[in-house]
Amino acid sequence: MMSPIEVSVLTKAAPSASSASVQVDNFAVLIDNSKSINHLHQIHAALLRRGLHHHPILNFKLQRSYSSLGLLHHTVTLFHRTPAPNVFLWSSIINAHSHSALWDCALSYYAQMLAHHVQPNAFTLSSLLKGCTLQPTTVVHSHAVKFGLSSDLYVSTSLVDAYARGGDVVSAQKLFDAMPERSLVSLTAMLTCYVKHGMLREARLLFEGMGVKDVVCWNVMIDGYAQHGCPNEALVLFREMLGKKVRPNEITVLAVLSSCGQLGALECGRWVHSYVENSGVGVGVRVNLRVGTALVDMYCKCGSLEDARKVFDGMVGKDVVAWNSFIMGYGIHGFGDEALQLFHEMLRVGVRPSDITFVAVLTACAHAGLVGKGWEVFDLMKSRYEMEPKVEHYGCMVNLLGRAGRVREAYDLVRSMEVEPDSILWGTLLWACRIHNDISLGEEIAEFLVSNDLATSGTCILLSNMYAAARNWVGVAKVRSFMKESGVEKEPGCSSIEVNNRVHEFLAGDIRHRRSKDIYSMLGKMNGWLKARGYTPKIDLVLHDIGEQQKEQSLEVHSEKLALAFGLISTSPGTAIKIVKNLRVCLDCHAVMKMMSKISGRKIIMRDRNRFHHFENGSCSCRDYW
DNA sequence: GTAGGGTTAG
Repeated sequence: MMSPIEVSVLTKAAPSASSASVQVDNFAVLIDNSKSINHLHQIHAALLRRGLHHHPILNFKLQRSYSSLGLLHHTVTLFHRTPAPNVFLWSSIINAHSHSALWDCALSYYAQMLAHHVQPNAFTLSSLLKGCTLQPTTVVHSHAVKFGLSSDLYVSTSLVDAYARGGDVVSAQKLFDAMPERSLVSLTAMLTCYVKHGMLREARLLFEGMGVKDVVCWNVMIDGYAQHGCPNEALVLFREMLGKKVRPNEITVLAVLSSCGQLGALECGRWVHSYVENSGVGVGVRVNLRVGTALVDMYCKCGSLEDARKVFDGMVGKDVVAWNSFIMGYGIHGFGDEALQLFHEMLRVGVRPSDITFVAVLTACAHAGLVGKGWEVFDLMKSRYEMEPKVEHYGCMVNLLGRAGRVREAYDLVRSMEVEPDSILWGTLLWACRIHNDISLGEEIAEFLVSNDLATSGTCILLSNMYAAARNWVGVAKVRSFMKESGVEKEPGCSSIEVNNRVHEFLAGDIRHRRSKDIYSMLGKMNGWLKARGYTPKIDLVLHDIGEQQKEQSLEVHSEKLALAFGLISTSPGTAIKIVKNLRVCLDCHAVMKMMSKISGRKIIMRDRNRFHHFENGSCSCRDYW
């Protein structure tokens, strides 16, 4: 419905007694308030009837409104019909293209503007910088200096942002340090720069020094932690944000859910879920697709497929990302058939799979040992969807074949593929060699890795474990000295467990925990129970060249065992214990978890780097392959 | 009459 003023402005045939400037003002208001394309077309028609379309302000506003409604081509047409556009119109057309991610066009309009001898102002440059890569940024920077705009707050903020995006932290820092004044936005631009480059200490220092903090800078800091392997810090900061009464938005929620997923913090994830539903953040008519997908992912990673299913079934208009998360969820839990079923359902409803879909389906096949199905899907990817398999897809196939004991076949596949193998793929193949005791192939691969400078701590330790299992101590010593010489360090194993909404982290031999004494006393009891049932520690897994007794002790304090001991003393009898480990679970710990699930009568659900293990009554859902 | 910082599955 049109308002009375609109009716009068749009329908009056001739200007009334009111002055022309009042009419222009009225049109300006109408354009600014127009919310639909139709509406804007009506106003545009009225302007044409009155010959007002060349009025500089109305023409400008019309162009801006068309582009903000997504009709860039209308804006472009009007722009090209404007004789001698002024700096406002040039800035606006540049901004319109920047907003549509048409960076090259924006740059080309800028070049044309200069060719027409129109001098840019601060608005022009900040619009232009939005999408500049490093090379044009340096050029625009020099223009800013030339036109005396380099100390403008908006221009310098945009420059900091542009250098940061281009990866030139030094220039970004230099500009930032030289800024005569800084706004919240410029501080956030620098904060983003630090975070993007993993400089979390610098970021935190800057963040703490910021007097006023809005939701954007909280998001940058929280997401920074979430994306750089510090999900616990992200959650702590999120709680602090709530305490400061800053209202989170959808972006906050996405970062926090990702953190919960990484930590396997189910209680915390559930809390965020109910927060989402009660606060209306990220909720349209129902939970929106992105938040929904993040919830599905979180629930899968926290071990609750039931909750993931509930969210997934309630989502409308599921896209490929949503399907992928759930397929992957089933996969890492070892439910291959369910993952395949989901995949076929997705194809049936007409969603086109992406390359990540195939990673998810093949991962699921690998974890469930579905060799035939895996090959079918791998072929389908090439034949029906005409996708070239990437190294990740080959990695899945190697995992699949390796698990099935077809290590040589896996090796042949690697040698026949056209893409360059990466260290993850080599690690997968080595893992298969280790599981199936193919030492000669393992050595061959390891030598290749060492001579090509591809050896990582993971591959070195696998090889050392293989030698140790074969009682080849010379081999073990060789690997050990290689690691020492080349500075390859073992990534420390870390296990975490969520109790009472807090995540507790343990490293091997950790004594920092408040209840450390109780934990070690439980550990002692566990060892008594285990030994009474005939458990012998798998000491050949220990890398170090130390005495047998010390090897036993070093195994006993593995991080996952500490987490289990803490779980046993701090949760109610009969409840499931959920542990998350950053590396793959070690063979000895896996055996201990199996036995302890029987001894304690508890379900133990452990997520390692690779997949979920559900330990129950003495056995594991992975059927001893992982 | 105009502009700058945060967004996704392995």
